[in-house]
Amino acid sequence: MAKQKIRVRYAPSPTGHLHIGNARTALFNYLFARHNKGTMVLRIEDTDQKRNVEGGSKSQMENLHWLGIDWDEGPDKGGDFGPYRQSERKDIYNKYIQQLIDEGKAYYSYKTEEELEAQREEQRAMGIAPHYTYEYEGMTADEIKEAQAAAEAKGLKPVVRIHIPENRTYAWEDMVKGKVSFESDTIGGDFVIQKRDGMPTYNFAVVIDDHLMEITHVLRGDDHVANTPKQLVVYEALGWEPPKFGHMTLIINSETGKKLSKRDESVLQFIEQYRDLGYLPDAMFNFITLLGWSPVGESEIFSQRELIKSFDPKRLSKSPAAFDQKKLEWINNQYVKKADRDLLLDLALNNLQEAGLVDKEISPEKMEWVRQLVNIYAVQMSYTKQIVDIAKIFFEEAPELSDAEIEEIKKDDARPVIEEFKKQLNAVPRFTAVQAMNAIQATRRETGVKGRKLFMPIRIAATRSMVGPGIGEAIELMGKEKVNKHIDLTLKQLSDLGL
RNA sequence: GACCCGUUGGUCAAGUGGUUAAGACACCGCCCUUUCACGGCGGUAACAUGAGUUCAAAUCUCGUACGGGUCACCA
Repeated sequence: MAKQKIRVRYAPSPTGHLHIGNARTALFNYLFARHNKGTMVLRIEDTDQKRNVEGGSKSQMENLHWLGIDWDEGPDKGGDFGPYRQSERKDIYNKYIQQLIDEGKAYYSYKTEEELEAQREEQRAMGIAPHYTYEYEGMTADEIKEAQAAAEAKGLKPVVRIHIPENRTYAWEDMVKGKVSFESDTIGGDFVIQKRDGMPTYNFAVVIDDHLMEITHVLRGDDHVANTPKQLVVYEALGWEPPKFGHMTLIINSETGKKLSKRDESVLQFIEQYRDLGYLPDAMFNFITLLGWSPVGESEIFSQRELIKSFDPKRLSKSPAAFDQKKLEWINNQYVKKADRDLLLDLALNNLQEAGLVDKEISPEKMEWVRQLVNIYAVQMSYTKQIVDIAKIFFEEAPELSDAEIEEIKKDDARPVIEEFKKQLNAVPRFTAVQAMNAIQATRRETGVKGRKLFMPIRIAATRSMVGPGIGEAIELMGKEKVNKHIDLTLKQLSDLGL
């Protein structure tokens, strides 16, 4: 038997920017599709008019593309199963809703939201699960018609609810969780499939679309587990075969242990924010893959190609994935070190300009200077915007010394070393990295001081920091005037300390 | 409250009945570099808990504790 062609989908609602959790859902679906040479569908779930955000779907698509995710069918690409926006599929949904009503599997409900809320409140107070109870209980067909006519006469508009069969077990073999099952009486009662505004609800539309679009596997977040039995009810009512489901665990904040909430500001959660900080798309792709999934070997750095090749949903984790900012930084640094230097320059220059450290209009000389700056800091940047902080000694007039730095220059040999170095450096024909190192050699010969005791005072006096790039490069890039100023300032500080 | 799910080092995370219980991040040490960083090597450190099944349990079963998710005319 020929293997069925795999079709998966990523179905965001356009309520805002691309969230890290949604990006992960998209990513795993993408990996699954590409690994199996299947089809990736992008569908926009915009059935809630109130929540749709202007430009939301465009922003989502842009950020997906930035991450390196593409799709074969979607609102922007077309395909044989369109339209790919739920708001344009109303006629399709209505047809099936009507069918269910005609077959007696769905019905008009006139309960108002206020009534239902009051009922739920009461149930909660009694300690039982809030649920809808059938409003026409015990009534004959004629009585139901009468009740409905009466409601209509009062000007009430109905929603459509689907009947949930009694005493049934809805179970499925979940791709990540294994067997999961729900009893039909725990689903929450007959649920709405068509809202008062005529739009279908999520749990209904998703079934119609997945079926009609011939989706074979649904990989989504754990928060959909409780929706699955509802969807199975719809599949059953329509006589359709459900796809395979896989529910990925949520991403939690490792600090709080809670689900990443959009209101939690201790973690940046939108792809765009990382993009702005100068994170690299391949690194983000790599990192997100490790959120709730683990590769076979020992390495954790993978190209997109390798990930497509090795992706296996069996390795999706059952316990929640913690978002580890430190690890992200480490991974990104791995990519930064290998990144094309022109690309890094672009990103870092932008970060420096945004921070007001470099003019928007930039001369070729200054550009070259920034290029050098980026080069010498590339190995230690986690992301390019970091350069704004770690290279600040290059932009400040007279950087302050920390306590630890002052301790260093208070040590015995510091002052003579600094003075000798100043002499040697200014005797040098050209103020280059090589010559700076030569001046340090000469200082060592003259003073007899070596190692850390030689380098640290020089580093601090010249750059006003005990950390930084290679000292030769730092001095060359900082320039003669500034280095001399720094040294004089440092010497004066020592004098003030009576040393 | 009900229903679903989870719990391995400081943090992430492999591991599906017999392992010296991987690896990564962080941390510490050593090496490299006459400094800083990068890199290399090494180290500390873990199966939530109580029963049960079994010759044998991190792995299977049940209870407890803790954590999470869901209970909409949102998706």
